This record gives sequence, C-alpha cells and structure tokens, in this order.
Amino acid sequence: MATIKNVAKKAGVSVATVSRVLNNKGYVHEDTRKLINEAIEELNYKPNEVARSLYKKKSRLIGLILPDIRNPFFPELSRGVEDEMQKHGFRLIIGNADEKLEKESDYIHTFKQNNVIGIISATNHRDLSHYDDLSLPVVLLDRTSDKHPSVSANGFDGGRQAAREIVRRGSKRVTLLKGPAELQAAQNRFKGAVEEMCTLNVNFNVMVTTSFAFDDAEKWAKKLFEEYPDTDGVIASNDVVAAAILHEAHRLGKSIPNDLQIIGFDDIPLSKLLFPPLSTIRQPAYEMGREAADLLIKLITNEKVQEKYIQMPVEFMERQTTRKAEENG
Amino acid sequence: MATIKNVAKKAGVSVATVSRVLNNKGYVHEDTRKLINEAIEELNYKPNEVARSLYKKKSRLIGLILPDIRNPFFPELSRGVEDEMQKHGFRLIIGNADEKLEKESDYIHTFKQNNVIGIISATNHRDLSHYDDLSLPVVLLDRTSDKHPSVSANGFDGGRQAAREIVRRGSKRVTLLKGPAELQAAQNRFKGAVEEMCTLNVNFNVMVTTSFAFDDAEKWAKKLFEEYPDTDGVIASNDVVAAAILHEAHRLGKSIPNDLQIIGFDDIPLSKLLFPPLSTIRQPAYEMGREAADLLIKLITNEKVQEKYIQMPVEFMERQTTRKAEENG
DNA sequence: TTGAAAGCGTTACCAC
DNA sequence: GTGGTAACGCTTTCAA
Repeated sequence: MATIKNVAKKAGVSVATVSRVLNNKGYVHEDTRKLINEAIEELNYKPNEVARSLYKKKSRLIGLILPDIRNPFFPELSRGVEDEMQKHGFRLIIGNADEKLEKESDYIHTFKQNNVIGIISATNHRDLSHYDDLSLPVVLLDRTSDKHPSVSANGFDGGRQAAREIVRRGSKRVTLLKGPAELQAAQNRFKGAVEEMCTLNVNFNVMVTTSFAFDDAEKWAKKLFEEYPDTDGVIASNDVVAAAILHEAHRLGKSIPNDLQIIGFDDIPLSKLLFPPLSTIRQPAYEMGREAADLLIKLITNEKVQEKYIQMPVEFMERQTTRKAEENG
Repeated sequence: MATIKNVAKKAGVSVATVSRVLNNKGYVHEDTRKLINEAIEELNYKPNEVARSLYKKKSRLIGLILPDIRNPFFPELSRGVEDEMQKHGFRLIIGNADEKLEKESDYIHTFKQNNVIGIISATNHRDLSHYDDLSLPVVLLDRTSDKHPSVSANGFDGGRQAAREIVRRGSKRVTLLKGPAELQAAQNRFKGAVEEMCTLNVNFNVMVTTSFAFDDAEKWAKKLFEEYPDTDGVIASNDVVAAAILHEAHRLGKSIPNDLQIIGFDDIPLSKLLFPPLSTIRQPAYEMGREAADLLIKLITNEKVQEKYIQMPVEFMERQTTRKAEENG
C-alpha cells in the first residue's frame, strides 16, 4: 500500500503539500497539483483512514445498533440508514444487541474505540444512560427520549387507526396484544388502540406478549386462541405476530376475515404475500432509516435542525384479513 | 477520553509498561501491574483501537458484503457471522452491494482503508478480480470459487431433492424457475433440478427469472401462470419467489397442494407461517454464517484449516405445499 | 523489570 | 506556495 510519503517522493514535494491537495486546503500551485495527482494515480494511492482518524479523532464510520436484524422490520430500516449514509461517504458498523444491555454497551464501546462519528440506536432499553456521556451525536430510531433526537413512527395513532378500523369492520370481541413492556414502540401502539377502543365504547381483551421473535410468535398465537377462543378480531403488535396468528387461525379452521379479522403492524414486505394478504398499519421503515441518517449527518456537520424529534405518519393498509367497511363508515 | 499517558502518569510508570500489561506481553512486576490496573480502573481507560490499528496495520474489524439484507435469507447469514465474530472480539462493517460492482468495490475499498482484518463476501459477481490483490483473507459465503475459501450450501443436491420430491408426490407438469444467471447459488439449484428431472425421465418447463427482489417476485408469479397455466408443480429458486407464486395461485383460485405443488428454497423464517406452510429446501443459513466466520478467523490466525471449501448439507422440509408421498416412495 | 524513543500515516501549524 | 515538524495514541525494540 502506497503512503503519502511515497506520493511526496514521486512528485518531488513534501508530504505537507500532498496533504494539501488531498484535502483541498491551503494554496498549492496548479502545476504542483497536477504533478501530485499524477503520482497519486500512478501509485494508486488511497489515504489511510485509520491515520486520518487517529489525528482527527473522527472516522467516517457510524455505529448502528439494532435489536435484531432477523426481525424483518429492521432490514428495511437499516437499508434506509445505509443508503443515506453511503451518499455522504459514511459507512456502518452494525451491532445486534438482542435486547441485552451488555451487548449494547459492548457495541457502544466498540464504536467509541473506533472513533465513530455518530450513533444511531434502535434498541429498546428504557435506560439510556450509556448514551449520555458519550460526547457523540446520537439519534434514536424507532423510539424516543427527551434526551436525544429521534425518528419514530406515530405508533399511538397507528394503534388508534387499527382499533377504529377493526371495530368499524364489525369485530365485536377484539383482542389487543400488548407487546413487550420495555418496547416503547409496542406500548404506544397498544395505548393508542386502548384509547380508541375506550372512545368507541366497546369491550376488548388484552393479551400480554413479551417478545417479537419468530419462535415465540407461534406460542402467543396458540395461547391467544386458548384464552380467547371466541375472539373475532385481533390487533397484533407487529406483522410477525400477526402472521403467526393467521397461521394458527388457519390451523384451527377459522375463516379469515369472516370469523376473525387481523390487523398487524409494520407492513413488512412479506405481509402482502400472506394468505389472505395481511391488513396492517404501515410504518415507513426505509424512510425512517433515511431520516435518522439525515438527522445524524446534520448533527455531525452542525447544521441547524428544525426538528429534533421526527415523527413519521403511519397508514392503514387495507388488505384481506379485514372485511370491507360497512357503508356508514 | 483517557489515554495511555494518563494511565502511565497516574500509576507513576512509563507508557511502555502500561502497554505491556495491556497486552500481557513481556515482564512486569506484580505490584506494578496492580498499580496500573488500578489506574486503568479509576480512569475508566479503554485503549484506542484506531491508534492500535495504525501501528499494527490490523484492526479488529471485518468486512461483510451482502447482496441485500432485505432478502430474508441474509439476516440469518449475517447474524451467524456476527455472533461468531463477537465471540472473538471482532466487529463487522456491513455493506449491501445491490449486485452493483461499483458499490462492491467501494466497500472493499473502505474495508482496506479501515484496516479490516479479513473479508466475508456473499455477492454474486462472477468476476472476483477485485478480491485478488487484497493481501487480506477473503472467505466467500453462499458462493464458491477456486481462488478463495468458501462456505456454501449444496444447492445442486437441493435442486435434485426438490425435483425428486415434487415428482414422487405426483406433479406431472413441473415448471422449474431458473433464477438470475449470474447467481451461482441459484444456478446450482437449477442444474440439480434439471439433472434429476432428466434422470427421472419426466418432462418439465423452464421459466427464467432474473431477480430475487420482493417486487419482482410478484411479476414472475403472474408470468408463470400466463405462460404455463396448466403447470401442477413449481420448483422456485427461493422462498420469496415461492411465496409470491403461492400468493398468485391463491388469487387464481388454485387449491394448494392439490392443483399445484410448490417447493421453495432457503427455509426463511416466515415460510412456515405461509398458508399453506411452504415445503422447501432448507439451507442452514445461520450455521453457514458461523462457519464462514470460523474459517476466516482460522485464516487470520494462521491456524491450519483442513477444509477450505465447506459445503453444508441441505434438507427437504416437508410442509403443506406438497402432497403426501405415495406409498412406493 | 522498566523506560526512552522510533514509528505507524496523516494533518496542521509555523516558517520561509 | 511550500516544507519541516509536532502531534494523534499506541506498540515494540533496545538499552539500562
């Protein structure tokens, strides 16, 4: 690997001058610049990011913490982040925290040690103290806090919409799944649904679920029908759980959406391929990722940001696990 | 951030000695060691990876190139890699190449610039020349080449199994989907299926598909039934495409598996939640990721590796898009 | 058993 | 316009 010294030598100048052309900083004669550029070309020289980072105490890396990329919602999010970061020349170190505080701290630690220039975190822990004394810009994604800028979807509204839609489409014995308690996003959805159900003055059941993992989803689905065999409408805390419920409902011979309506949350790519295609509350995951990246970049470059707490709208995707709305709306 | 100098000062020793205890190298008196460890503790000192990396020309980062994390097969793979790397203290820079050679090169470039210690690549390009003069260990994942160690699944055998199963379960007018031509893994599956069909001496159709993306999958599904409306068995190139076909078949009112059998490939987590649950050829994605990580680590540490070309077995997952096998097997 | 100092590749200050 | 050089935080020789 060629270094700046080699380039300097080849061009017959000092490293200082080479550095100047590299960074487009300070004066350098047009002829010298050309000479240097030729040398760079010939040697196929690429500046060493590590050396740069050491001196400047800033790399071009940013840290991204996810709960678990295997949840299909997160690949979308993370591509949004990556694509936007890419445009600005930043790269990602990604860590899956698995809702383990220790892993999360480990990754943050790694980020610091590698001079990342900022962090985007989509984890679930209530306790964000490990982000406090970081002296690094942090953007929260898919969650909020008053201590850090954030990008999230309007889960509360999503919950309301889900409740409204399922009721107006005729479910009488609705069951709300209350996702993991520590998962702010899930709780907002849940609260929104509860509030709307109360406003609408209709009864409902609540079933507590404590994870979003695929394997657990099936367990919740079974439990749901054991505990509330006569439920005719389910508002799930995300699409994976909704898919599992749909699956279990088929197994029990229920007719969807006639016997049972289901509304999910997220709108993961596969949800439209389910049978019947899943009605769900769409979160604009990819765009959320991009917004978070944008926000972080603005923070990094000290641009003014008008809005530090970005909330994206959600949208009811009518598909076929819900019935047609009755005429009166 | 505390530096080694601060620690040295606090402990009343030189940085050299601190470095020695940090790296457990060379002699250092037990008392001094204790002193230094206390100082480290008190200052909450963490060595700067960047400085280390600059000197040693090796970081603790490894580069992972994926085609697109949104394809549900890859989150599994990448978690396998990440978890295994984690155990050994390595972290991942992840890049999605989107099958664009330029992005791939960009990422490789970034990896080099950041002194990654090795690369795992799961991309599709035939041309691997950009991996050649890297002077870095490279492990290919989900593909092979005689120039680099690799971990892949036995797609050929998978194709054969799929063909065998679909025929013995009674499909007479099988359609084979031939995935993207540049995608080695897809071609192996296809070839295996073709060979088995020939061995079994049964007719079949071939439909060419040129991508694995969600949005395209629906297109292929529609096209399939336009071109081969009477097909009664489909071997799809992966589960996403299979899901789309299943979806389209429902739309057309076909009864699965009676009118049509479908076999996918990958066994993504959602495939068992489809309706009917998807019969598929399982690739052990997570384990493949781990194996690749293991192999790379061995390469890095110059451990002897017995097998540089690891091929993992695949397995037919009988679910309900295929009929029961007839008695004679 | 310990310390001084060179060096990793870069940037930025200060002279010239 | 340009060059010399200290500095970034660490590891490793070499000498003591």
